[in-house]
Amino acid sequence: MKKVNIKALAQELNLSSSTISKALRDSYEISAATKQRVLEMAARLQYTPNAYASSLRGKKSKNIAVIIPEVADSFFSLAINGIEAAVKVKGYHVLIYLTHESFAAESAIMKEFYSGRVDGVLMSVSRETTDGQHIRQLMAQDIPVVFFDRALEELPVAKVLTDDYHSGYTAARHLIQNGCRRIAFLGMSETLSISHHRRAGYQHALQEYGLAATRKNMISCTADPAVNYKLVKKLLQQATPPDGIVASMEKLTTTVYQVCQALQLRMPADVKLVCFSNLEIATILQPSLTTITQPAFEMGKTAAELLLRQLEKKPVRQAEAVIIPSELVIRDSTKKS
Amino acid sequence: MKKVNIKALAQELNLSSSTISKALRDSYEISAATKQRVLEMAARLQYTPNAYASSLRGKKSKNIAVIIPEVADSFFSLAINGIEAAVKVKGYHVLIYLTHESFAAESAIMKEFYSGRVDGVLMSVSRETTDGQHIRQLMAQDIPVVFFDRALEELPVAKVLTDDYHSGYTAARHLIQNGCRRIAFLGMSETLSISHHRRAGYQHALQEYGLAATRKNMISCTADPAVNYKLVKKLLQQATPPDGIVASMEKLTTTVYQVCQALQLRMPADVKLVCFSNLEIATILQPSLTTITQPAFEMGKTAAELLLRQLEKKPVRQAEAVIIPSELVIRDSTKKS
DNA sequence: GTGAAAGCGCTAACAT
DNA sequence: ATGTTAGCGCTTTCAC
Repeated sequence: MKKVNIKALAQELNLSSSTISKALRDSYEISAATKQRVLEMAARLQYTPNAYASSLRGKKSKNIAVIIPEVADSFFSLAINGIEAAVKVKGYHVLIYLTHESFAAESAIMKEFYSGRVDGVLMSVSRETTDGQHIRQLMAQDIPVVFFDRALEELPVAKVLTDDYHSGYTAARHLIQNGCRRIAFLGMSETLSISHHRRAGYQHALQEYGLAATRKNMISCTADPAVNYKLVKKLLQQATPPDGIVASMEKLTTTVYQVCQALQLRMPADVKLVCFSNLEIATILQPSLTTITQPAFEMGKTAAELLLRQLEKKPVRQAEAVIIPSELVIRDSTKKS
Repeated sequence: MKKVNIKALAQELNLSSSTISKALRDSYEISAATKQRVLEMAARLQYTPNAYASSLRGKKSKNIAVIIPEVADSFFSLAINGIEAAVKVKGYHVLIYLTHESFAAESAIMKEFYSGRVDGVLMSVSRETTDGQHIRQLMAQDIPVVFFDRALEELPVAKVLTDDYHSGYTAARHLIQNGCRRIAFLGMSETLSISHHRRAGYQHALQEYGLAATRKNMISCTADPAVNYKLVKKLLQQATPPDGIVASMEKLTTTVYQVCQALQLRMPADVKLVCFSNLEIATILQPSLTTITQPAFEMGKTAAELLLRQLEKKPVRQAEAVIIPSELVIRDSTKKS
């Protein structure tokens, strides 16, 4: 099929390419009649503007990047839904990049963006990321970055977060109120701000109720399920094992249930569990799982909207942080005995 | 920050831009010494080629599109992992588009690609898609398309599928061998080839064992969980309800477990269940769920590799279909009573 | 209201 | 081995 570009339209209509271009962009300089003709011809010949030519000219690609640790995770996949919803109404396109929790991968990905392939970046940092040099450098190229969920707090960048501290607090308090006295916390890497905050909230709740938060009861999990399994098993095999668990990662749900089965621990009688999770199947687990459910879709959507506003050069208070609350959904895994 | 392009490098080194360009692309025309100097200067000034300029020039964007019905689905998110793995080693970028199972959305998305934004397309069609006009048109623009999982069979396009017919057969036979006599099938839209094949395989198994596949026991599910719940409930409230179920969609797992709980049906004693699913938590359900597990990662990876080969103009037998088998993973939901 | 011309950054054909 | 030139398709002054 012959490629139809502005020049082709111009020839067909005996007009100049600049007239065509202006007509297509609905310029006030062009008469209504001509616009009409141009639009009709464009439709008839199925003209589609070449994305690269306009990008090269105008220095904007209408592409945004989404950098996340992982797609196979209900939080991130829901967040992508939100991002996509916000972005498509403005005609932007979404590029997905996975870090697999590697800082090296994250830096490498962001280096690619110097080429101008994307106009802005939405990201959730990897668990290894503690330094923001790679992000700063990108911003120095006038490519705005917005964090969602996992942020590098010291950077002066817009962030969309949930109330991690409060959620950790709420989860722990809920367990305490339902009778738990020895409550464990399963975290991710301590360097990750969200994990840190959740744990701080948890510790606050314990303290408030005069309970001890012992080293032994605070685990930092790994990326390897087998290792996590051993860690959790050891935790629950202590002489006086915990009677409640706050798990700050969705991936740990499976692990905890498996260990309980293996050790013949009854939930919620022997041990109660609250998990940070967006899993739809929480309801059908036995017992059904009490969760801290994050507003994944809204967080993605809001982050995207914030980024788009920056791209449209609307005045955005730099470094604003939007907090969207999570929700404690009480089910049977924390039922009072 | 000043933007450093080829011209800037040329000035800095007192060379012409074409020499720079050639040196960067390691052309045989350029002396080793010059290459050296250029590379060093490029590194020092942090030169990054402008992606649009090369795309405009070379008519290739190094972008590929992935069109899927949904991300929040373990099959598709794992497939994306596979795609990403295959694509990043070749320096390609991944654009994600969601159809939300809408044919209109799917067509609209593909229209966008006339702009040359992507070099090729990987797709799983929506459940509404029966006509391939939009895909044909895109291919007419020399943008290759590869299907994975959900294909439009009549199109002469490379496809990466799993053995749906055989899996449906295997699932049903497994139920029969474990004592089921009245086996229901929960399908998606009948227009979807994969659903159709799975059901055909199921019917074949029943026939082989002299069992009836009644209309009442074959349900076509919807996109609305509430509706599905009612359909499944009705199915299981029949006078002589099924004693086995083959569910061809991951989303139905939750529904079936919920209905069983509500109706106080014991699994596997009263009814046994096999589900097409990649859910990691299948193991911790009560009872643990027997699944047909699809090779999601491999399918994504293979499809991407097929596409890349076409983009590199390697000779590809057009319209080849690669079949990667699924696996029956036997757990407790089908245990013999 | 319309058109001519320059240029975004890069590359490839064609000199030298 | 290096340089000159033209052009990918589009937009934007600036002229008419």
